[in-house]
Amino acid sequence: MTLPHLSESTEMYLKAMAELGDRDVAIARLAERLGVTPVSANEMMRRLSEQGLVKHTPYKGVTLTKKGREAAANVLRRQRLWEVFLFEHLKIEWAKIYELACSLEHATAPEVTEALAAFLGNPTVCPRGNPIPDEQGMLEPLNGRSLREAAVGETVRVRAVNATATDVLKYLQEKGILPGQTIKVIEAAPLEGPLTLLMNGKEVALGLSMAEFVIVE
Amino acid sequence: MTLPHLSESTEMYLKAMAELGDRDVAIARLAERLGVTPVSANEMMRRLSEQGLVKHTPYKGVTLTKKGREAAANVLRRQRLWEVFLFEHLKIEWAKIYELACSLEHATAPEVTEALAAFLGNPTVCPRGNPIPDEQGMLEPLNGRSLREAAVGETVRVRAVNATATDVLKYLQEKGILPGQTIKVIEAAPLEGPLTLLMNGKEVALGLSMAEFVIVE
DNA sequence: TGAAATAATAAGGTCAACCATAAGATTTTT
DNA sequence: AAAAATCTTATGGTTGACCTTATTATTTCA
Repeated sequence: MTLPHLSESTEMYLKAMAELGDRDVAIARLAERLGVTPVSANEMMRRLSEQGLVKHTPYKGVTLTKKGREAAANVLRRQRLWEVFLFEHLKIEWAKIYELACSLEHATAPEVTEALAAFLGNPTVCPRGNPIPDEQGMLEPLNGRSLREAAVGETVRVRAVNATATDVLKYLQEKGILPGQTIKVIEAAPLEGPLTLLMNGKEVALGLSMAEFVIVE
Repeated sequence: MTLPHLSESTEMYLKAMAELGDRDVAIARLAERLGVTPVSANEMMRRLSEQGLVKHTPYKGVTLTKKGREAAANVLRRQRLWEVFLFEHLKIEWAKIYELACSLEHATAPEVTEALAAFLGNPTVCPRGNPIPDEQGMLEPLNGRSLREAAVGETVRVRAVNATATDVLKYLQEKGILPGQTIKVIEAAPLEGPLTLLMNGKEVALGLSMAEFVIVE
């Protein structure tokens, strides 16, 4: 059941795919997210297909196979458990935990993962609000739409933030857009313009690309 | 003051040198410890000299420079802090913590190191009894001789175990040779033969190469 | 002191994961 | 349907950390 050992790079690709949702992902999107050239991502996808972790349909995109999905869930589990630890116990700034947990995640043996989960009390969500897959690799999907799709006048509650870039997280943190926050959408500027939100009695503007990262209910 | 970022491999070499003591180390010994060929270790030493981390005197050995010693202390700090966490909080088996902490250590940002130290209550020794360097890279030397040098009839107390290989640690763990243990040397077999030890009323045999790893006072 | 052991260097090779540039294939848009 | 955009594949290159096989230098020891 234990996988042969995936390289750090492989884990990053799998994780990125899982984070982008369980559907065909354009290789260019992956490349962008991982900060590599599309050519490199393509090469990597070839390697991952050979290992049976992904399926590539040319000109369509890549999807995780069952094996790949399990491996990705495992990576996500480690990532998010470390996020909980860094945030809850080490008191590290919310916006930084993703990046710091990411490094640790690749260095975490199964034994440590499970001991950590137990230590943390088997949490089911990370501080960004994303579900933590269980030991078997089951990941309950995060249902909810993005803040971007909320209608003007609607009041929603932030369930999760699925951004991963530290600067994006920092920006959202500064605006106070964190899981649990209640938000009323009071205006959506035309021409793909920013939203105006009412939070704790204050008005806050937020661009659509940022709003995309905010999962609400 | 922050170093440019050392590769995992570099960190392993520096750590090995620090663990072998602050004196000229034969490159062959290093190679052995790290499980690489002497030629590879030689190449690596050339690279590290170029970076000013070590000084190589041909046919004499290598020593850490001031810069190298600081970097090594930093690695050791991370390593040993993680050992404390894995042992005290995650309840991981003593013999395994070195190896598991080793992976984590390379993935630990300074920010995490310091937050971890605070979380752990700024411990000064790891579960193997080795001192934890402070944030400034000061490492109080572990004074004490090895059990190998103890005289027959002497009663000593285990201060530290400076082995790193999991199988060696496992062996010592099984024999009950852990920091704090009181040991009476009741016999030393001739021809570099094993020691016979009296521990908690029981007799235990221990080879000299193992005894070498046990630092006593 | 001369042979044996050990240490160092040289030369050439592998592997994973990246890169750039360029050419071909397919899809999308006009 | 043609042009534009996007995606894929091919080729060749880099880097770090390894490897093997030799050769040469030095030290140790009989």
